[in-house]
Amino acid sequence: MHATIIQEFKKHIQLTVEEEALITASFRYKKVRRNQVLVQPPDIALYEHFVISGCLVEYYLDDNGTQHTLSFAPQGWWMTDLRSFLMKQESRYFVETVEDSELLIVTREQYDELLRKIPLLNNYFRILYQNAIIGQEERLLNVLSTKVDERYLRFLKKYPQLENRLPQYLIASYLGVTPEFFSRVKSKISR
Amino acid sequence: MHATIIQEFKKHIQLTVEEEALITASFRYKKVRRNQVLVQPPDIALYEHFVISGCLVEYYLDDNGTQHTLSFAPQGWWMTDLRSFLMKQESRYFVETVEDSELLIVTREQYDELLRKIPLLNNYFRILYQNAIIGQEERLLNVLSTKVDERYLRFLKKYPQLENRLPQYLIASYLGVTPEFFSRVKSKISR
DNA sequence: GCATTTTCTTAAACTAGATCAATTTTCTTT
DNA sequence: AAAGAAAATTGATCTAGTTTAAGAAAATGC
Repeated sequence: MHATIIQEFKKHIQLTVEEEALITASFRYKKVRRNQVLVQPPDIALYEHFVISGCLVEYYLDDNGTQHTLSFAPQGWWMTDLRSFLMKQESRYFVETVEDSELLIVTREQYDELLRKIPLLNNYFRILYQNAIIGQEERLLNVLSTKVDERYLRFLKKYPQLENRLPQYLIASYLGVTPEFFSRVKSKISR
Repeated sequence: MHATIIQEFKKHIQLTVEEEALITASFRYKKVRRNQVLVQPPDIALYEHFVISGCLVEYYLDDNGTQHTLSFAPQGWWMTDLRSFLMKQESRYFVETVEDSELLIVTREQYDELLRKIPLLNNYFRILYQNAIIGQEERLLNVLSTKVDERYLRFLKKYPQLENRLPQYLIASYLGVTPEFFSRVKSKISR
């Protein structure tokens, strides 16, 4: 059950058997069915979620009720409202399951304790966050510099697995356009 | 000269005198006048830059020759083409001075060695990158969910010092609009 | 201090994408 | 399998932001 997350850590750092046991003991397994809210603003995000299977989405709900998708977390990804989780401030972003999902979750206290007991984890998370920054820069740039049709094609290339698992309005929201306009873009592209 | 960067590290971690000396020895002081290119695609980004004074900008130049600003780095900030610096791949973003600037720079080898010799630095950089992610999420959200006038007002609030130090076309590029349109927005707001 | 380049402004025509509204298709639930 | 709800399509109209162009203002170099 915890094998995937141990594998994930081992991508970047080495772990002793004791450390693996400690990690296993700290992460709680949680099975959640689709469309469940995991973080609901303004509640404080209590957990960092690691996705074993399924998919999560993080989005902002603006004053008009429009949903703006920040990111998706398929298998092997982490997700939470990071600012809320780390600083124990009110969350601003929803986190939800878009499919039945299996998660490993950890509280802030457990997270701190793990970093204290296994200092190498700082190394793992440093690298994880570095990569997240690089990915985010690219995403921002896409929004700033390209039209929707181009953005959609890049999305398809980057997440070929996700295309058929996500409702279309969520992809539209991720690309930063209305479902109506996205529908037109798709039909134009397919012709 | 290296006092600022030591102070910066000490915001998040403790350092011994020896460690401070090691850091001082690893970062090279560099004075650069304005409008100098520090990273030029597709050259590999050789340094991570810490800004003592002045200001840097990171931007992407698209195929039409349009400049898309990803971020600014005033005093106390770090900047480089992170992907290029870390993975030794071809850079994609320009890094330039927008003012005469004083920098402390470190090569990839020195950076790795520092992290090896002072493991706590992993902790510092983990926190630094966490905060960068939180900031970037916010920026992405602004672009996705608000109109330019609103974005501009938020920019003013967030970087009151920068407003008068940057040419207007750079701010426009940061906000994701043309200089022409930005000029209109400004005059509309001031009335 | 004058000339040249760069930046900023204003205006008119244009386009990517939004909004509103109605219809069809697909997914859920029983 | 039927009914209801949610998601996707299509069309008409509207708007935020672009493009092109030309002139005015600032900044820079000599």
